Formats: sequence, structure tokens, C-alpha cells
Amino acid sequence: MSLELKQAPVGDADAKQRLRIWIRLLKLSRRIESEIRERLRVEFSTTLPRFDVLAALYRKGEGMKMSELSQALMVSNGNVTGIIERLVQDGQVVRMPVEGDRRAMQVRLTEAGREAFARMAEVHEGWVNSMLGSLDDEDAARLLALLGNVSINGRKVK
Amino acid sequence: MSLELKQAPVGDADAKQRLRIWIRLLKLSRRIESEIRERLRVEFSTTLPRFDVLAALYRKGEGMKMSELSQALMVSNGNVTGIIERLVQDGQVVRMPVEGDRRAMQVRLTEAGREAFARMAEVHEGWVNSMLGSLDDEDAARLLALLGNVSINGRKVK
DNA sequence: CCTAAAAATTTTAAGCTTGAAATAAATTCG
DNA sequence: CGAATTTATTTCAAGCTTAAAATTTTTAGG
Repeated sequence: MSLELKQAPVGDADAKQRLRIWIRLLKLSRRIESEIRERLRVEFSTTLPRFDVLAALYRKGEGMKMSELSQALMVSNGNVTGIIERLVQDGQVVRMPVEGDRRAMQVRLTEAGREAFARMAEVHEGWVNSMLGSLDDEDAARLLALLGNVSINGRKVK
Repeated sequence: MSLELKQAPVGDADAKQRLRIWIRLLKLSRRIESEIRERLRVEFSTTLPRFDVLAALYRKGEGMKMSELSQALMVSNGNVTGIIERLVQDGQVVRMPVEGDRRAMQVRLTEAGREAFARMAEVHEGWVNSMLGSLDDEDAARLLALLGNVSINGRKVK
């Protein structure tokens, strides 16, 4: 009885609060994202999707298959096809056949791609650091933990 | 001296932590965003940008000028032009001349647009609520506060 | 072996997004 | 007034993104 009286309105207030979280989350990440896009464009003549691909490949010296890449980045296969195409044009990436499977393609950074990414990554870290500079150590730790504990469809974000 | 010895490494660790925050933030918001996009598409045959435009217009019965809209949504003018075009096609929005300024255009929801948005907004709130359901009340409040306190380029996110 | 199903990838069509250039109208100020 | 600047918007070219269809190759089962 007290359950019924309480459940509905409380649940509703919670929903509104979670909606506010989502709106704020979206606003913040869009703000940071567009700042990063702008700076990548102005300072390095590149784009965020290209940067993301390079980042994924940077950690895997042996390269990745197209499908691994699209999974890692959580984007569609067709999407990766186009980005890789342009990165190959730019000479930052090479495609190689996968031995034993003629359907698949292994993609790997060139030396130029490796160097370009290393250079960008360092600066990029500085951008993010300064954009989140208003968080002190404690708040940063708290925020990191809170974000890491959210789980969607049973899977944690972390 | 102790200052110098401490400053550099600590600053660096902080930068790494803030970078982790950014990565987690991005991952979470992309996950939520793509879930919402998918559901808007499947259940309402619409898209997130359209939904965002309707949401902005819903609160302003008198409508908004194109430039107000693009500012509110933090996207380019040209972007809004295209989305409005399609919403007009769909009969959810109308454009009207602004009296006293023949350059400007006032955009307003039609009754159909109003109803469609109201219906979607309710369901949408439920989606978000369930996606963020793993946060209890306390954590939700904390997260909301932390997000609201971040400021970029001197401007708070809130 | 050989055919059906599955897997890896590319292609396609449509829409989103941006910055820059173009238009058109309003405002400023000499 | 009239030229120059500013403001509101659209157009354009390029790239990103997706879902669905198509292609090619591999794998499984009879």
C-alpha cells in the first residue's frame, strides 16, 4: 500500500533525474568532441574517425582485420571501409591479405602512420587534460568510478 | 624544488586519468546514443537529429528562428536547413516569415509534430531511465552534480 | 565431392555534419 | 543618401554513418 503510493511518483522523479543525467552527459561529450574535432582539423588536418582508427591500430603492431576494427570502434563495417580507404590514400595505413583466408584483410599502420599518431596522441592528451581541468583529483576519481559502474544491457561501460 | 620534483609527474598522472575519463565518457554516451538512434528508427521511423529539433521546438510554442535553433543544438546553420527541410516534408514543422526581417525564418511545430513528439518523448524517457537503471539514487545525484560542475573554456556544462 | 549456410568485406542509397562560399536583407556611418 | 559591413540563411563539396543488399570465400553436412 505504501509501496503503491510511493512507487509511482518516486520512479517518475528518478526517471526525470536520469534523463537530466543523459542530457548533461550528451552535452559534455559533444562539447569535448567538437573541440577535439576542430583542433584535429586545424592542427593536424585530420578527423576524429581517422584518429580513432589510428589509435586502435597503434596498440596492435601486427594490425587488425577490418571486422576487428569495426567491433573495437563500435561502428559498422562499411564505415571502416571508407575510413581505411582514405587512410591508405594518405599513406598512414596498409592493407595486407590474411594468409589462409582470402576474404579477410589485415590493416596495419605504416611507419608514417605510427609517427603521425604518436605526435597527435601526445598533444591530444594535453587538450583533454585542459578541458577537464576544472575537475580536481578527487572529483576526477569519483567521476571515473561512477562512469565505470554504469552498465547497459548488463554490460559495464568500462 | 619539491614543487618542481612533484609537479611534473603528478600532472602527468592526472592527464592520464582525465584521458581515461574522456574515453569512458565517450564510450558511455555513444552506447546510449546508438541505442536511442536504433529505437527511434525502429519504433518511430525517425532519427536523433530530428528528435532533437522537435524537442527544442516543443518548448517554444511560438517557434524559433533557424539561427536560434542551430545555436540551441550546437550544430551548424547548414545542418539545420537540411533537417528542417525533411521535417517540413513530413508535415511536422512549418516555416513562416518573420515580420520585420525578410532574411529570417521562424520555424514551428505543426499539431502533428507536437503530438508525435509528445508520444516519443514519453517513451524516450523510459529508455533512458532503464539504460541508466544501474545507478542508484545516490550515485545518480552524484553523477549529475559532477557533470554539472565541469566547465570548459570557462563555461559550465549545465 | 557438392551444395547450403555462414562469415568477411564492399557497395549502395539515404541522411547527417561541417566549413566555406554565395545570397539576400538589414544596419552603420560618412 | 549610399557604400561598406554585418547578419540570417542557403548552397556546396567532402567526409562520416548506417542498414541492407551484393560479392566472395570458407565451412559444414549429407
